[in-house]
Amino acid sequence: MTPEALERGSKWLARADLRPTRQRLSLATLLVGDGRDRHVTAESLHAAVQDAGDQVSLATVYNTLRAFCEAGLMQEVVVDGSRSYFDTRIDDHPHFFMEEEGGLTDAPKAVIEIRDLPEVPEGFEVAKVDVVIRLRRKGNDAD
Amino acid sequence: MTPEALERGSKWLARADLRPTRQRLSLATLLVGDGRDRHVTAESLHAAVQDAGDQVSLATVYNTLRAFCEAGLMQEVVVDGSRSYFDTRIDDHPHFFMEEEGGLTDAPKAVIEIRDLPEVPEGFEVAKVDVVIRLRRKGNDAD
DNA sequence: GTATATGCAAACCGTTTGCATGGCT
DNA sequence: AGCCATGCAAACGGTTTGCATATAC
Repeated sequence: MTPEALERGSKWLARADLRPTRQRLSLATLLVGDGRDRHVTAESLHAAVQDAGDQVSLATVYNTLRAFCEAGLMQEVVVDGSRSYFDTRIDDHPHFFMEEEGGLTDAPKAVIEIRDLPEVPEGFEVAKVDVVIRLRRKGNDAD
Repeated sequence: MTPEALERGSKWLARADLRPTRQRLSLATLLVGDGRDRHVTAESLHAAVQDAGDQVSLATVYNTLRAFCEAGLMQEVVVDGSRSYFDTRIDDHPHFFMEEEGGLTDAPKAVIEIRDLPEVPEGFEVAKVDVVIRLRRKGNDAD
């Protein structure tokens, strides 16, 4: 955990007026420390924390991820009924999902063109458009 | 449950070589009896069965929905981390999802144009593209 | 000092499973 | 008769919560 990474994590928290506790700093640093976007599950982030030599309880990881989402620092991505994924990139963009290994990555935004959205049911408006491109290993003809 | 509805349900099961048990017929009839596409959760289908005056255990509803999916009669749609949705329409098409009331409906297919899918990670191919248009009530500026 | 964050373990809830019973062919 | 489907209740797994303790401000 370099000083710059810590600095990034710290500023990220400050931006959302979240108190920089040890646990939040640890998670924030892992999430945005190198400036790259990250996709995690509560479990994977918890494991990453341990690998980094820190200790944060799993419950706190869950609560903190939820707090980060509510603060607008992250967004939840629904790709799998049995796990929640969280993305540090918060704009509306498509995802690649590798079902077999549970991996989630950003897809190039230009790939998908949403022309317009007519016929939205009366009284409703579009909140968000989720695009998930499910991938499988080549040659895996199963399914 | 009209005779035609029962007939439809029955043929639907036969198409997948699934034994026409009382429970399966009941579920199949509710799902495809009127020829319209349907989106259900295990719970909602279980409730519908009871409303129709039949009795099918919740476990059987779960198992049967899974069997219908494996047989290619339905497909699962992932829109909500806490619930599984099942769709009788099995082609690749976008969905409208009303988060607040948990409602899921088909969106007109032409709405979204997927130009092409370059940059798919090495060794993978596209299995499926899920598009979920999340709707909110108009005027509900929250979030 | 006060409000808020954390940790633990227990609760939670949708879903799955083991096993005994019952039904389809 | 044999195999498969069903039902029940218990197990399961990811997530949330209640409450006591610790920390930021």
